Amino acid sequence: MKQVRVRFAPSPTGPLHIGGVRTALYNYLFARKNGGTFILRIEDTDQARYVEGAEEYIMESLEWCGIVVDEGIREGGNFGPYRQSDKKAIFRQYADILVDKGDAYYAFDTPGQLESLRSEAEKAGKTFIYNAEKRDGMSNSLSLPEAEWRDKLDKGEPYVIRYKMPANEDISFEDLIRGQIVVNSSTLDDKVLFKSDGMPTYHLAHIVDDKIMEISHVIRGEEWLPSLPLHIMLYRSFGWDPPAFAHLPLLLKPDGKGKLSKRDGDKMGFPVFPLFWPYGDTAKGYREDGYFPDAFINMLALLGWNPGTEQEIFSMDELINSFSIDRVGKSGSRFDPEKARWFNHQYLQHRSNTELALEFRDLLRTRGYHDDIVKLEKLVALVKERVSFVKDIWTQTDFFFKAPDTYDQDAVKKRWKDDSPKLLMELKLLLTDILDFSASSAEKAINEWTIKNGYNTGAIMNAFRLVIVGSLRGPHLFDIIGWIGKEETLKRIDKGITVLSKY
RNA sequence: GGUCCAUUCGUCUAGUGGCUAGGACGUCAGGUUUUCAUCCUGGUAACAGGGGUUCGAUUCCCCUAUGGACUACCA
Repeated sequence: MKQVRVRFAPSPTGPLHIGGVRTALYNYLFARKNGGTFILRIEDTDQARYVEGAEEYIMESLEWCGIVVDEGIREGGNFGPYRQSDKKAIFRQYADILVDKGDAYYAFDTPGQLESLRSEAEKAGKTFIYNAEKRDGMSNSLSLPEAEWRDKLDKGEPYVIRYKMPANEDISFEDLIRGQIVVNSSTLDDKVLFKSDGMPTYHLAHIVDDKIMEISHVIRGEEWLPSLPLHIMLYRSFGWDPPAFAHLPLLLKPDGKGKLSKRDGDKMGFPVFPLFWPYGDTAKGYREDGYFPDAFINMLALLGWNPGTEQEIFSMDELINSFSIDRVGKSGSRFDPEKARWFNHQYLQHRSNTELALEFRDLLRTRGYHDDIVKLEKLVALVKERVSFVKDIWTQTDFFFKAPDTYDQDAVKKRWKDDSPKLLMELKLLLTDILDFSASSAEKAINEWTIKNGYNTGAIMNAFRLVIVGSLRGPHLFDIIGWIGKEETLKRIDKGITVLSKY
């Protein structure tokens, strides 16, 4: 196989959708697996849709995901410029080559004229197609006398350059994922290659750019499949060998049907973008929602691809190692937020307590609590396995930092008995006398005390938990009191007895 | 409407003519946990339908249905 060079080529029109991230990921995995080069190219040939900040967002997103760009705007490279608007003149030259060859032509029809032809056709239940059948009736350098269209050109009338699609020809091509596909050119139209604003359209620009950049494999979304016949024809007209193509299946919304969109995320409460999008109509991101980038990537990689083994957890290196295009599925995948959560849980379990404690400390600070990192590490160890996100640590440990101000009613009803105050008073005296107030010594002392007096362990422990936590939840109770310390424990017993005895 | 693509448990998927159709998430049940969660064990659940081809089809072919993408001087 020739030198592998692949590109991810988004247009900077807004935040990068996770479908786009997956396309980038598969390109990246393919490049790394085959010792190739991963290129980031910005396709900004639509000046009207350009959005400030989108380029940076794209680069930052890839960086967060751990997708390393080899050639691009920031990285440089020998095949630049990597932003298409910086190559306007070059694209124009290639459009001219096609016109000179007779495979493309100038067209002067205005957008308004085309629009009315389309709506007329629609009224008649048909579709207007600018093709071999229709182009003679339109205003272009094929239908008009040469003197006339040259005159238009000289006078500076706006025009576009269209591809001259053959009238009736079977175009056959191969997709790495879908196999052979044949389309007849009669169903295709004379696509605009070069716009009146001096910019190429996607169709022309990406063909030329892929050629200049020596792209070996085009791995892109399924939405491009219908225009692949045109692209194949362009390669033919230029006399170039086309690269290999792989069209990735779409990412579908979790419920119902259709392509995953920003609206689905808003509606169902999960992000559709990797990072928070801070401009205009803002959108939340996986990073800010507390997902780990490696968990996010792991989840995304398995949406539409699988290695054929039963392995679920993959590091980026493992993904690179096992990736291959022919194990990419053909059908669209529905995105499942629940599974994304599960992946994060798995990854959190493998994070070190120190790392988690550091992250949790920042979060704690925003709530006005402080503790040294060693103590927080101990706390993290106590609740780690019950959480999926760092932010969950707080909801599992809030009572470590503050005494309960309310007591769960159902729990009180079930566990607060008439003799609870008396038992807890006894317990308090017992704890007061313990010098080494650690989880283990407190546990030992209390166990001996209950056995000696023949008390019901369950009744005591549940009432005890109630005054310490405020409800029936949380880690091993002795770990809790060991962490909050003797003084706080005694205070909470007092408070609990006072408040709950009034019930 | 036209063109193209797709179709295995609720979801992600394995499977390439002969299997009790496997795994993961979810869900349900039991166990562990003197609480809750975690965790462990087990269960539930699928080849869209109809024709072929074949000794035999989830697997190959055709049709239907359903879903999706595209159908701009957007990418």
